[in-house]
Amino acid sequence: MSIRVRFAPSPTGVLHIGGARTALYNWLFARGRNGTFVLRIEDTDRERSTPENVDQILEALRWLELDWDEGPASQWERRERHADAVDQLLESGHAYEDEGAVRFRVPDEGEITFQDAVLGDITNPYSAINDFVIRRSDGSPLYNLAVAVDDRDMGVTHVVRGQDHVSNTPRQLMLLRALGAEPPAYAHIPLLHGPDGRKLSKRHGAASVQELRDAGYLPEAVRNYVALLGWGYDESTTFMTTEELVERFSLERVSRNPAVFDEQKLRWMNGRYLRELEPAELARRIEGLYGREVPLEAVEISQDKMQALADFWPLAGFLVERREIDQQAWDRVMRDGGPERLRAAREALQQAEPFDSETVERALREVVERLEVKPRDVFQPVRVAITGTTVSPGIFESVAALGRDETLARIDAALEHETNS
RNA sequence: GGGGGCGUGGUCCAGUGGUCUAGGACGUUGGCCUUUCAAGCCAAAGAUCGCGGGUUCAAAUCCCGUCGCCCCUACCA
Repeated sequence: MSIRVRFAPSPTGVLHIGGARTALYNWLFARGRNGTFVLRIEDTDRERSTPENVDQILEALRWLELDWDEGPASQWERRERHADAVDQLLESGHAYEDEGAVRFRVPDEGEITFQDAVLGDITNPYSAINDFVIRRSDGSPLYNLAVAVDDRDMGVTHVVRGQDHVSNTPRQLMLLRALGAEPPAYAHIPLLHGPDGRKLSKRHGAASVQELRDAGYLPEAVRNYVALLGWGYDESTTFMTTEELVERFSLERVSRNPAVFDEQKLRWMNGRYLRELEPAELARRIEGLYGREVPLEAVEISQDKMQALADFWPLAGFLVERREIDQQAWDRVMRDGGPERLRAAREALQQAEPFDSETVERALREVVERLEVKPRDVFQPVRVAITGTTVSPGIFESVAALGRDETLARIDAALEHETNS
C-alpha cells in the first residue's frame, strides 16, 4: 500500500514555524517513500477561518517549496460526508442527540491504546474521555469527527502532526472504528516553544513563515534549520541538502521533547547558505525580496558580510542611492584632523587611475603613510562620507564600485556639511 | 481536579547498561586576521545527564517515587 500523508492546517492565522515544520516532516516523509502529500484546509470553524489565511498558508508552503500532490481540499466543503458519518453513527448507536447537538458515546470502562511512531505506545482510560460533541446544534461537524472522516476518505496512511493532538487521537480512533474504517498510523512530533518555554507565538520574534521570508532567510536554509528542530541525523551532521533530508529523514528518529526556535542559529545557517550562492543568484534573491534591481557589484562586495537578504540594503544601499550622513558616526570619525585627512584622501582618489579597487587601495594607503596615521584614520572618514555610516563592505571595493565622480561628489558634500555644522 | 506527554551545558541535536573523565552545532568569552562590521581560523568557559532512592561489578541509559514544564479535558482546531 502506498503512503499517503496530509498536512491539515486550520486557516485561523498565519502559518508559523511550527506548522511549517509539521508540513516539512510530512513532505519529507512522503517524498522519501514515494508517497502522496495531501493538503487539506481545516476550515470548519467558520468564525475564525478566512480566505486570506488560506492564501497566506498556500503562499508560505510555495515559498518553502513544499509542493503538494492533492488539494487543497476544504474540509468545510466536505460537510456532506461528515453529516453522513454522523447519521451512520447515530443509526448504529455509537452517537446520540443531546440538546440539539450529537455526542459520541465513549465506553465507561476499559482503555484504548495506539502506537505512535515517535512516542511509542500511548494508553488512555476511557474514563478520562467524556462523550464528546461531533455535531453542533446548527448541524456543522466538529474537528475530531471531520478529521476522522476526512482521513478515512482521503486514504491517509500516516498522520504526522503536533503533539498537541496526542489527546485527540483516542477520540479519532474510536470514531474511525465505529465507522468501520482502518485507522492510519500516527506520529506526533514535539511542539515548538518560545524562549520562555511557552507555545510559540507572535511575541517571540519572526515566528511566521512570511516574517522569515521578509527577513531574508532562504527557503533552503529554513528547511535545513527547521528539519533539525526536533530531529537529528547523527551526532555531527548539520548541513544537509533537501535531497539528503528526504533521503535521511525518519519518524523513528524524531525527538520527543519540545524544541525552542533559535533565530540566531537560523541566521548563522542562513549566512552559510547565502555565501555559497553564485553572486548572480544571490542578486536575484535580493531583487525578489526588495522588488527592484540591484547592481551585481554591490552584491559581490556584500556577500561575505550578509547573514540574511535583508542585510543587503543597510550594507550596500549607498551604492544605489545617496544617504544622509549619520551625525554621530560623522562626529566620531572626524575628530582630530578628520577633515584634513578626508581632503587628502579626496585628492589621492582624484588621481587614481584606473579607478578600480587596487588603485583605490594604493592611493588611500599612500595617504596613510604620508600623514603618518593609522589606516582607520583615513578609511573611516571616507567610509562615512560615501556611505553615511561606519559600517560597509570593504572600503576600497566600496569606493571603486561607487565610481570616481560620485565618490568625489559625496566627499565634497560631506566636507561642506562639516563646515556648516 | 482528571488523563496524556516530556525533562542531557543558555539553545538545538547525538548518545538507551561499560569505549561517556557525556559528543557535535548555535550562542558566549578570549585570541588571530584586520580599514569598519561581519565572515573565516584557533582556543576556552559552560552539564553532578530535573531531583531522590533502587537494581547492577558497572546507569544519562533499567525500575520506583518525586518535582517542574507542556498538551487534552470547548457545540476551537
